[in-house]
Amino acid sequence: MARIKILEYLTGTTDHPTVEMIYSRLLPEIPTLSKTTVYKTLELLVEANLARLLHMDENEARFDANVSDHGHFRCSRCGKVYDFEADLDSLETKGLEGFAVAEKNLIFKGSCPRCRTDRSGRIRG
Amino acid sequence: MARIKILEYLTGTTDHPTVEMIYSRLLPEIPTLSKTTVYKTLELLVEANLARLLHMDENEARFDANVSDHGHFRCSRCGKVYDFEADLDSLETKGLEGFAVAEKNLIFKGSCPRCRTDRSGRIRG
DNA sequence: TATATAATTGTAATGGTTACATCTTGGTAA
DNA sequence: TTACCAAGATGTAACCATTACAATTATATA
Repeated sequence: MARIKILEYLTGTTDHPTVEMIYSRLLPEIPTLSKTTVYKTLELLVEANLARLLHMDENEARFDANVSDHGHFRCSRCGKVYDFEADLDSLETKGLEGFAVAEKNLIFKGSCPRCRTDRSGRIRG
Repeated sequence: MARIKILEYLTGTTDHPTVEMIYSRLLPEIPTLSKTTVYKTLELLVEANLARLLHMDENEARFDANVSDHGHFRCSRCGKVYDFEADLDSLETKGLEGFAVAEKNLIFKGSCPRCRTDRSGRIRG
């Protein structure tokens, strides 16, 4: 039950939520939900390749149900994480001869359009 | 003193060491060294753009004195982190119109040449 | 219904990191 | 030299995301 709700929520958002976000979001719906369940479920989803685990430069992990290869942009001011497309297949690399690449991660940082024009936001690093 | 030794060690290695690695490596040389100093110094180095903070899919941060844009490959079996060259400037992206990109991070995962031919290694995720 | 297995929960421990107060070092001026 | 100040370094304790573990609840199958 919790398992299905978590997957549903994850596939229905592009927010790249943290465990805390998922937990507090689903708590009203599932009052018995525990954080341990959220952790455990996400671990299973990642193993089953139904979700991707993202380590941005934060102390909290994020999760993404979009399993296809794409880039992530994290706004240093508002902290929001955006998806973007990147042609990683045709990226030229040197020094990976003999390596077996299983997963590619592309992370950009900077300021998102909203924060670039908004001077009022607090800088969150 | 500690500050200089830490920077020297970092610039002289391609191991992408963790705080623990730096600490235990320099302890014989600086018996009074504390981990707090290592943390603090690395924070300063990153702010001064003399080092880069790397968040691989681990629970420990890694540090790299190579500040230029390049990719990082982490072997899922032995845990070692390798550098590789990648032409990030000519990478085609879509969906970043209006974004100000300040930093680019490219992280690959898989098996390194040594681990691919070595069946004895323990899998470390 | 009974029973086995999977799913969920709660508590406590783990471990990297940070806050904070203290102590030491190095340089500068009188 | 001595006094003094600021930067550098240290140690302890707190913080917090995550994990381990044991116990409880739900689900399915015979």
